[in-house]
Parts: sequence; structure tokens; C-alpha cells
Amino acid sequence: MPELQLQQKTSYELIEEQSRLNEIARELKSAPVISLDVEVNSLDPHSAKLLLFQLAVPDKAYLFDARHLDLRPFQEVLGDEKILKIAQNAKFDYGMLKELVGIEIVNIFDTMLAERVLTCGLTKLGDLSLVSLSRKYLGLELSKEIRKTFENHLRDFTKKQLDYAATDVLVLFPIYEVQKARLEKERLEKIASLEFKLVPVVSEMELRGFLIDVERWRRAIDDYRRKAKEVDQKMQEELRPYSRATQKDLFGNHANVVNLNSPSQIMEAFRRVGLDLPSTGEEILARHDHPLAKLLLEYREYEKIISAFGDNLLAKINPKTGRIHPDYMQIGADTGRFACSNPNLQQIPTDSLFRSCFIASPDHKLVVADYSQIELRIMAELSEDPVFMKAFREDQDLHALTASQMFGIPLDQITKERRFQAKSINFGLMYGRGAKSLAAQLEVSEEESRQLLDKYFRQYHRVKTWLDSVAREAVRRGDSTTLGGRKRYYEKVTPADPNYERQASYIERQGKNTPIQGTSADITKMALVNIRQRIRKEKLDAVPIHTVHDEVVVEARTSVAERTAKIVKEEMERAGEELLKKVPVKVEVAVSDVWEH
DNA sequence: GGGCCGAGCCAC
DNA sequence: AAACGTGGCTCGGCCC
Repeated sequence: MPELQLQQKTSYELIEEQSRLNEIARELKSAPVISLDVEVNSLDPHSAKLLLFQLAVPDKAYLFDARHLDLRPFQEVLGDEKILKIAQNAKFDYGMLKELVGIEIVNIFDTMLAERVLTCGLTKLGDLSLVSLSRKYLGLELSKEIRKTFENHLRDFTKKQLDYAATDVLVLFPIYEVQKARLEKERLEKIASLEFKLVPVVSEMELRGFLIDVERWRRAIDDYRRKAKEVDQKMQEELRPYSRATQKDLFGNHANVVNLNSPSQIMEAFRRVGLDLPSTGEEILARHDHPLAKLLLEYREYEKIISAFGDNLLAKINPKTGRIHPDYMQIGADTGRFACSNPNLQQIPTDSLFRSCFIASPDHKLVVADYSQIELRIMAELSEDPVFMKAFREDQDLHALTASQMFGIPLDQITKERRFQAKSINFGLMYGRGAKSLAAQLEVSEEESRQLLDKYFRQYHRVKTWLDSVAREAVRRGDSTTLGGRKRYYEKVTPADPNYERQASYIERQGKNTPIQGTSADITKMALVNIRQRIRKEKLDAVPIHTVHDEVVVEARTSVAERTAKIVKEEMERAGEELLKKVPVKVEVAVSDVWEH
């Protein structure tokens, strides 16, 4: 079989004439399935040049010299809902074709996403490359060396380059065939289909990017820089008497005694002062009522923001667009959640000092919408706990209600502390949290913490049985499932394994959390797909530009912002109600000039 | 000078 | 330091 593929891969045609391109564009309209790929001289669609565009049917590849040809005739084929388009990491090709040609692909099968869906939890991201997939499914060793040579775009393409380009599209067919069968066998077609429909949303999210108020951001960071410096100097002075190092620099300034960013140096310096710590983590420092511990915590708070978000964020502004264009990894987490990087806009501090620096384009507004307590609602739905379900149906303050029922106190007499304890349990349970760790957070004894959990489970009996059941099943079956039909697989563990207890309890915690977190991801993804569809149907000037797990940010022209907000709310709730039948879904939406709720 | 890792910490 | 799920980023510190 691999030999046969090798034979087939060399069947290609290089097209340099527009008339021939037009002819093929007409012919391909009757093809049920095609594969596609692009070769470009840059990964940034805003500055890249399209060099080669590849299309294929199972036995032949067409290589179009994109430097000299008008690819727009392919709009009809690529935009045809009846023709399936196979691509590896389709987000990339979609973005390039949209930005550089103005073509939008519909009906996508992405071999990379398919593989991620099929092996979720078992594979590393590197295993998703076309090289890995070809090896796994075809026993074929691809070489990616040639790709780099596409940078020189003035010369004729070499035979090696053309072979490479043809192979890249031809291998997609046999890979697709096997993946398709496996998706059906594992009942993963539905979730894979959702992921495929999400590709254009994610690609457009990256293309559009987010506008930053640079001056405002600089002021916020400078403010933190000043504060950090003050604390740093204070600490150096406090620690200097205990240090042997007393050097001064050329200007007579004292050298720093300790690098506050180095945990090992901190540990050593603190020990000399008589502050002997097992670690310099936040928890430990907070527990010690020592002025130096307090100062260090303050320093870390400032330093973290400065280093992680300061100039580095501004450095990510694209010179061509003046905006931030992060990379969204569509199935970044094994639960199905997105991941975001370069920069990770999913970890911008919630403080409005920072979020308000993310702004709408001129003449635009931001529609910011998020689900209210979606994960707890999912836990209520999945566990079918009657008390939990009733609380959501009556739109009650769930944490206060939990406290009221646990402690037998009327709702209006719940103290902040009681509510906090109840809230900690509500959230903690979704992570598989135990009595010991709960005791640490609540600063009570392990025995008291155990009693709190007992009280909780007496009220929410079904929550306990559900959690125990999914935990057990995760270990026994080796997978977890979400309401959207997503699966997460776990490495097999056996009682014979010396680490069995530790591994099994880890899988148990993941088994409790994955159906909840994963279903939340399913819902947000369904919403994003439907929001885009509605926006296009009504021809609104609006586009999703960001998502943070249970939150969606859409940039809309001011004139249609209110209408967009209505659609976003409707579609998010509809997506939620598609999967949650026993519990209502609540979405809060705001229209604003900046990223805030 | 680059790659890797753990510590620490931001988000949900 | 470990304790409760999912990520990414920066740093120091180590390696080659």
C-alpha cells in the first residue's frame, strides 16, 4: 500500500496559464472531495506572499503558480457546500486564502483536528504533524526540508519542490479515509463536525485581531514598574546587613544583595534573616507574618504583570495591522478547551486597569458576553441533583443557598464566611478536590473540613453519586465523554503498576472535571459557529475576535452593535440549551468601547 | 548561544 | 510542599 501511494504522489501537473486554471476550476465543480494546501513565504498572512496553491483529487494533484495566477475562479469550488475540502491545519490555509485572495472555504475536513479528536488525551501536539500522520496511517516518511526553500520566490520551482507540494495534498486522501472510518467507529463524527465548522471562526478571529490602546497600556505598566522598584529597593536595604556582599558600583550605588526573581536566592537570603521556609510559594509567604514576606508578595504581584504582559504584549503588535493577532489552538486542552498563545490573551488580568486597554476599532463597539456559572449548571444537569437543579431554575444565589442548606441557617442570615466556604466546596468538587486541600484553603482542621463535606453531600446526594460514578468509569473504561460527544482518553493503568494509586486518583479527578469543563467548551464552540452564521445571514459588520472559555468578544460596527449583542446572547443561550435540558442557561452581555463586562 | 526544566503565577 | 481541573509565559538555573 505505501508503495502504491508513492507511485500516485508523483502524478501532478504544474499550471502556469490562467486559461488552464479556469478550465480546472470548472472541472473540479463536479468533484465530491478535494484536498488543498498552500505554500507561502511567511507565516504572517498580513505580509505573506502566496507562492503555490495545491488542489488535488485522489489520483492527481494540480499545482498552481500563485505568483502569476488569479486564484479567484476557485471561489466557486472552495465555497461549494457540497464539495468536501480536506486540509492539514485548515486554519492556516483558510487564513491565507481569505487574506491574500479573498476566498472563503466551506465544508472542511481537517486531518489535524480529526487526529486531535481521535486521540485526545493520548497524543502530544507534535504527533499531529503531517509527517507523523503519514507515518502512522501510510507508513510513509515525508521530508519537510524542502518547505524552507520556498522562500526564494523569484526562481522557477524545482522538481523537488513540486514533488513535495504534490505529496502534501495527495497523502491527505488516504489519511482522511482512515480517520473518517475511525471517527464513525468511535462515534466522534458529530464533535469532529463541530470542530471543522469552527475553523473559519478561529481563522477569522486571528486575522481580525484585537486593538490595543498603547499609551494607556504603557501608563499602566509604568505605574507597576515604579511600584516594583520601590519594593525592590526596600527589600535590598533590609537584607543588606545580613549579606557578605557589600560591593558598590562605579557610581557608588550598592549592588543588589539578592535577585528577587530567584526563588533559590530568596530562600537563602530569608534563611539568614531567620525566616526558614520550605518554599517561597504564595501560600507559604502569605502564612508568615513577616514584613519581608509581605514585601516579596507585593513585589511578585507587580513583577509578574510587568514581565508577562508589559513590553512583550506591545512587541506582539503586528506592524501591518497595528493589532494583536494571537494564535488560537482550537483543541488546546485535552478537555476540548481552546488554548491561546503569542500572546495568551486568555490570561490578561481581570483588573479593568489592563482589560480596558483592549479597545474597539474606530466606529466599532465590543460585544462582550459570558455564561453565568456555566460549569455549575453543567454539573447540575449531569448529576440530575434535584436541589441543584431547583436552585438554578429559581435563579437563586447558589453559593448562599448551599451555605443555607449546609448549615441550616435562613438565606438572609448567611455570612460572607459561610458563603465563601460553600462556594469553595462547589468549585472544589468540580476539580475532584479532597478534604485535605479544602482544609488548607478554608484554614480549618482536616476534621472540620471533612464534616463540611459530609454536610454538603447530605444535601446534594446525587452530586456525590455522580462524581463517584464518573471518576470510577474514567479509570475503568479509560475515557470520559462530554454532552457534545467529545471524548478524552486516558493512558491505561493497572493495579499491578507500582504507581497505580497515584495514577488512578489523578484519572479520577480528571474524570470528574472533564465532562464539566469539556461540555462547557462544546457549548461555547457551538455558540461561536452559530453566531458567525447569524451575523452573515443578516449581513452585519461584526466578527468574533476573542474567546476565554465561557466568554465571547465580538467586534461590531457601532450601528449594528445592539443587534449583534442580541444575536450573541440568543445564540449563546441556544447553544447552552441544546446540551442542557434540565437547567436554564444564563448569558450576560455588554456593549462597550473597551473589553469589560 | 540555544534547549530544557521547574518554580511561580496569570486566566477560567 | 502538597493539596483540586485546564492552559501559557517568564524567569533562573542547568545543560551542551
